[in-house]
Amino acid sequence: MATIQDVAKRAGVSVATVSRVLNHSLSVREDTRKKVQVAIKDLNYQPNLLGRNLRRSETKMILVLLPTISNTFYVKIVKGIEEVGLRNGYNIMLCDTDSDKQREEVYLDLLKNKLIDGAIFMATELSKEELSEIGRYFPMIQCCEYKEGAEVSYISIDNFAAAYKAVQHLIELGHQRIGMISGTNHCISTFQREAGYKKALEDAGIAFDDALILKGEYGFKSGFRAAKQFLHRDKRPTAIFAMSDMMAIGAMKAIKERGLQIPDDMAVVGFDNIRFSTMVEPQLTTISQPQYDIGCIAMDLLLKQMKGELKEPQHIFVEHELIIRKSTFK
Amino acid sequence: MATIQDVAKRAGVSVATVSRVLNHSLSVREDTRKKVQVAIKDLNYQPNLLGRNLRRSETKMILVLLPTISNTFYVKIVKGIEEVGLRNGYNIMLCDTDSDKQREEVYLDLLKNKLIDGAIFMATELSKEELSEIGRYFPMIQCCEYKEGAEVSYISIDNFAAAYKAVQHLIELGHQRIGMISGTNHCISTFQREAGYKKALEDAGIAFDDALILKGEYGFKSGFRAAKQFLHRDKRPTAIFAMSDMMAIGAMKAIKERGLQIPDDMAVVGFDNIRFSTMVEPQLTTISQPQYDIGCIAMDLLLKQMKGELKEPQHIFVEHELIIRKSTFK
DNA sequence: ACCTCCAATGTAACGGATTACATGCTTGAT
DNA sequence: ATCAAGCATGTAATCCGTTACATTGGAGGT
Repeated sequence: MATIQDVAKRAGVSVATVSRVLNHSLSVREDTRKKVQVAIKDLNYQPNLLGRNLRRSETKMILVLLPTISNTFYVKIVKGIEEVGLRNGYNIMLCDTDSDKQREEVYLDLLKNKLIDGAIFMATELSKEELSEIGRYFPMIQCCEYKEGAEVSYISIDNFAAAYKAVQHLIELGHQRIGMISGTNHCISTFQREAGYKKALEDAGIAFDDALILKGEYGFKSGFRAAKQFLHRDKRPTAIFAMSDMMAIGAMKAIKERGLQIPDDMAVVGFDNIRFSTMVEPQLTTISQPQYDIGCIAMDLLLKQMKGELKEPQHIFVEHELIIRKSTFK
Repeated sequence: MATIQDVAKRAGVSVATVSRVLNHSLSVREDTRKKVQVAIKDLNYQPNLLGRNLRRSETKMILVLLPTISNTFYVKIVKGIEEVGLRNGYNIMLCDTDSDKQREEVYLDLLKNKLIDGAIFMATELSKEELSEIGRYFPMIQCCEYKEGAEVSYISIDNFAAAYKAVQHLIELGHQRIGMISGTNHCISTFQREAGYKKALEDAGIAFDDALILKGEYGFKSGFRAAKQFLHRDKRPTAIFAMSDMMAIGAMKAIKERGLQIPDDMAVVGFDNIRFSTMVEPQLTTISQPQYDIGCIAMDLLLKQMKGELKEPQHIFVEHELIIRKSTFK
């Protein structure tokens, strides 16, 4: 592999001049530039970015940490991040942490070791103290999930309000016994959505019943199982609000297998508006998040932070939307 | 940020000794090692890997290029790649190329610029000449999709045999008019699967009918549309073989909307055995690939190539399996 | 006491680029 | 003709580790 030295020698100039040509510096005479470009082509020269990165102390690489790549919810967020990142000259790399703290730390070392310029967390197993500590020295943003109290910027929807709106919708349709399929994780979204659920009931004068909250792992099977439990009860709920579309779709399967009609016998609401939510029968009422925008804003925040334009951690909330489909209302 | 110099000064040793401690070199006296470790802790020192990478001319990073991250088919392959990669001290980064050649080239520059040590392509828009050219200088592997004739190793299933088996299964069930929902792309798998389909018909003495092959984009909508077209015909097929589970599921929706029964009125076979294929009603007959193993083998190959143990490009085929479910057979 | 040898450690070159500063040359003013 | 200014280019320091080679000091042999 040719180095900048080789190019300089071949073009009969100094390495500084070659570097100037490479970096589009202004003060290079046209014929010199030509000579250099010819030499570059002749030698099939590719700059070794390890050298440049060392000197500049930046890599123009951004890491996006995903708890899992199997959740299609992240797809559009990543697209948004990529859009803004690439437009600003950054390469976006994704990492699958598998919600494993060790894995997360391996990838975070890349940040600490300066191999990447910044990171966006879609969810993290780190404590708020650990996050604050790293966030003090390295650019990072939390996206969708976040740790309250960590001194790291985040962007998210208002999960409390979203859950409130979904439950309110069910109440308006006349439902009084509304089952919730919540999450076993300790994410803030889970906590806030449960709070929104409770508040909506309270505001409607419906007594809260602990037995109407079951927990799942956000996947199809969890939803299926939880719904089955609800269905076995004497006084089964007439509606189910699941914390993810996947769980909602699982629940729908259980309901249909039982020979019941959706939404007549039991209404179902999901969360996330994944593509599949329109592919099932009946189509699923759900909460939609502006994922693409969320991605764009997360990357914007990160860019600002890397430029040092963020003095204080920012907390941004974006709008959500209740999308009413046939699973609650004909 | 502390540098190795700072650590050396604080520990009262030379940078070489610090480096030896960092790299677990043998010839460091125990008490010296202790001193250095104390200094490292005191200064909260993290080696700046840009320096190391420049010197060693390696980054221990591997890139996996995905045409899209929304296809859950890749999930387990990535898990396999990660398993083997992490175990060997490599960080795995995923990139979403969006099947865009330009995007692909941006990420490939990272390889050319030595920012990553090797790459695994899940699919590429590059020509076989371009692949061969890059493959001559940089470690890379093709996984699942590949370009015939490119001098780059690959691992895949035998798509011809898999399609043959699926169609044979339908024929054995008595189907004579079998529609195929193929792909508009120019991937080798598409070509080979069409060939397998034709050969199975031929071997069964069924005349090939060009009108029974429609093309789609591998997504739900394509399958839905293609199936609709089939359903409108006077002599509609009695079975559909789709090149992806997503298309098969889309087709199932169209069939059900038409009021027809699966598999009685129309049988459906998919490809990939994604998780959703068991979540639909009826569950989908499909071709299963050992995705996890494929990922492991791909990474193994890459490791060998990076070590220079591969003289010739390798072509590896792994077993597939026809999984018979209710969408073809009660 | 002297020499050899080896383990432990230090010194400095090196990897490939960027860039502050130095230098030389051209140009235009006087 | 002389000089200042300014542009184009070159020189060399620098980024931060790694590592070949040099050096030191102590143990063991005679």
